[in-house]
Amino acid sequence: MTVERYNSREKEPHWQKVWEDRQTFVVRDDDARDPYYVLEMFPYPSGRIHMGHVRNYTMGDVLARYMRARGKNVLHPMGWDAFGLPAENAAMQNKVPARDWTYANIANMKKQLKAIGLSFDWTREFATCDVAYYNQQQKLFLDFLAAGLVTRKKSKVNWDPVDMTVLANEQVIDGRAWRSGAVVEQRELTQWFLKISDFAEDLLDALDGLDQWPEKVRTMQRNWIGRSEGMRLLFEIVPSPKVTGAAVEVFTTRPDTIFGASFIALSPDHPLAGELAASDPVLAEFIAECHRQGTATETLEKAEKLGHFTGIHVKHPVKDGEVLPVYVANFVLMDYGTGAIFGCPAHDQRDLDFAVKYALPVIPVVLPEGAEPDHFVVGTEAYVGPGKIYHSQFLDGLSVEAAKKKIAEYFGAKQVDGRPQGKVEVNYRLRDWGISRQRYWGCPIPVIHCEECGTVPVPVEDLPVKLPDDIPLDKPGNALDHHPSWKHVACPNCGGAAARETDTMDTFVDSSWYFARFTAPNAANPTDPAIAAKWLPVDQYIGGVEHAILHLLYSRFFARAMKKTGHIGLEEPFRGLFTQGMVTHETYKSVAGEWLAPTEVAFETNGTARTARHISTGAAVEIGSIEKMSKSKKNVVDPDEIVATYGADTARWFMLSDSPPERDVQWTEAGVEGASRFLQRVWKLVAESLELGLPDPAATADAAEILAIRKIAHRTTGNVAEEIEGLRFNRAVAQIYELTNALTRFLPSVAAAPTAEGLSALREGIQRLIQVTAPMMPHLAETCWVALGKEGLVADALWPEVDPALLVEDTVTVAVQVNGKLRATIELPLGAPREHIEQLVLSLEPVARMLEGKPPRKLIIVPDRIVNVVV
RNA sequence: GCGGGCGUGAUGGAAUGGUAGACAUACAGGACUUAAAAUCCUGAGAGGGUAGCCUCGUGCGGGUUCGAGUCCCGCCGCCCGCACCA
Repeated sequence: MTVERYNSREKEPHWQKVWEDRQTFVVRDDDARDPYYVLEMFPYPSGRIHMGHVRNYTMGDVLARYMRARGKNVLHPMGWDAFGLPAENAAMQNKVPARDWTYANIANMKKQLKAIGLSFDWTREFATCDVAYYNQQQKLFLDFLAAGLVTRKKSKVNWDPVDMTVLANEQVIDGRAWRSGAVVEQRELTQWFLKISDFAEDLLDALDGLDQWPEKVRTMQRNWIGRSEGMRLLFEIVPSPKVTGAAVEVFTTRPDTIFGASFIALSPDHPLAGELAASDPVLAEFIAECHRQGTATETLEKAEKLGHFTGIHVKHPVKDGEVLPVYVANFVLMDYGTGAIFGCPAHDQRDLDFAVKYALPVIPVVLPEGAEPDHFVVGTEAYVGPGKIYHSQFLDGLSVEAAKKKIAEYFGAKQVDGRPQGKVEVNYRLRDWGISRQRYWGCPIPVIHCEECGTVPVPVEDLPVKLPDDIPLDKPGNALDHHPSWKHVACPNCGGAAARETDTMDTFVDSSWYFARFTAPNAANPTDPAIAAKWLPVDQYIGGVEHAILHLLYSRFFARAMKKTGHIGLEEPFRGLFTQGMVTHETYKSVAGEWLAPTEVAFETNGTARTARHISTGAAVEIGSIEKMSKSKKNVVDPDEIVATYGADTARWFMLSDSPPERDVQWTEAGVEGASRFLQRVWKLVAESLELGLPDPAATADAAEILAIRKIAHRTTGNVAEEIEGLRFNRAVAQIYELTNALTRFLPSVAAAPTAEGLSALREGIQRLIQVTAPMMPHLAETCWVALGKEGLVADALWPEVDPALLVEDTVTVAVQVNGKLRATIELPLGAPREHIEQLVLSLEPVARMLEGKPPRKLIIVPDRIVNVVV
């Protein structure tokens, strides 16, 4: 029997067209089946998909197709995160409008995604740069504004003076702009903020309920939100002509160490520091120096603790008659707590470093357990552990926790400057989300600035605020600002001359609610709350771990804000989250040290040794480390080429095999070959089974073999389902291999003795194989489905039932250990009685030999599993 | 520094506290072929023995248990995230 090879190049486009023509994956809101929402993070339209996309979307697709087979009404949409800087850069470089560049990229990537055979409902597709989408986003903004979820305030930003734009922290490398290389300046700009910090507590608490999220992501978000319990404390300023204020307010988590205080430190940005600098040129210079160093964040960890004494003092709040010096210190941050601290060098490392440098007293007030009060000394390492408070008058003898309570009561009852001196407070690291960007390729912030009326929201009936088509590209910076006419409008309030806000929104805003828009992509409002209620939350969200904090936190905030403004009815947008690993590849370097692409290199193997040389020059090539695929290292593999060579099914299968989905997967030629080989094996199996004739009444077959095949087919059906539901695709793949191997071995026996039972078991097994493989290799499965003479599409077929009777075994292999070491295995009927097992085991040769005629000291019998004889 | 994760054959990786290495890749041998490719079959953790078998083996050292890759304690190494957050 010779079987023609499966031709994916011919079959795959065919089935893609069939699915499209039949609208197989178009989902209706009024479908009676159970809804299930699978979503993969939508891509930025860079122009080409990469293997990471293939992996991400294949995983989602397997789940979506599986859930359809389970009778669910599956929403599996796709769109484009289409605003952003690359389009502006492309526009500048290639003199092509950002819009054109973006939509051309989308068209190309859509074609590429379709060639992968993904079961998306393309009727719901949108791009965030579609006017229809950002129009709704502007409505959301106005609703948030009305609900008090938006503020406008001055804030420090990284300013690139060459490109004339604000940079995100990630875009500043060693104090320089990543693109222009200019030294980044700190500038105060008035910016729009979304008040994510209003929800800090809820965003933190609700993490506990996200039990289908990776622990890692929850932990990262917890740390990012950064809750800490402490106190605000007022320190009364010793009257001085230099200052007008009466007190300095600090935040501390260690009020219990107040008796160990030896100084106060202000942030260089603290208002009091500014006030003092006005009359102190040395201090002013110090503050300026701090600002220069400010952005080189990476070097901060080694940076020396530096300070400048201001000349003023505060009264010690608990030690009568004593005062504490006030410093300005470079390590105190203005935007956390109050921008001022009290230093307790004995119990805080930074304070200790500072105290050592400026010869300030180190007063231990927490005594570790077992330490002698007279001999306990803090040297170069602060003691931050638990212990008993001492040297602290009325706190003496208390634990750290008890002392915190007592001192809180104490300061709560005292008054300074007409206020309670101390107040218990919870502080969060999470800050409000600055969304203003001085870019044009983004969603315009729908606000108008009027000299008379101030900041006026654009009336909702005037929306959308559309981006202009004729964007000037000749100048760096924000083209909306340079545009000759766009920003000049009449004030909606007074009708006078006014100007539009020219900042656009951070692109993270666009991606913070797209999952909700997919539920009603054409609704006249941001959502249709009734439909959103049907679909949300997303049952399974899949994407890269690089979005663990920002995107996923912003989306959680948006869900809350949208609930508050009546757009959706829930707070957590994603019930299940899965973060998949990256796609990696070997790297190659020429002798000259240049990176080489995999296609430029040829390999030779000699036993296990593997060498490489350059294809065109023949020169030796160094095989380097395995890295994430990246253009700079040239270790990328183009999905189009893989699809053209091997087909989408092979690429999909390989992406799912071997590596657990949350870990990195290494793309290798050998691996793809293996996947391709498997696909051909399945096809061959199906084709050969079809060549078998009618049953031969004279034939006799091995009934046990037939039963075994039926059992493995049913078991595989159940196991693959379980593995897919748990997103353990690699294990599902292994199960499918086992079934395939079993069927491949079974086929010749059936061919030799074609009984009716044998043929039926083979056909059933093969049909099951096709169905469990279908979510992963859908084109092959459809082809086989037709070949097997089945009606309709396998994509519409329900997952096969499992006969529970076929899952139980009547015999089991029981392991026999002596002293915990395997010595033998025995075949036993299921549920064999203990006495029978005991007798049998003790008579086994290896057991008897070890026992040397003595009775066993102990005999552990775990029925149907294991026996352990303790000698 | 803090937090999270991970260490298993040549490689990717399996393994509800119960037969370590499923499944795949690479490799070796064989069949088919004039030959190669493809395909099929077989072998294989390491070491020892003609063989039945034996010894060792999941980063290292302890512990709990009849039994530990799995649980506990202490190290070592790698990866990721955050990082002067008072």
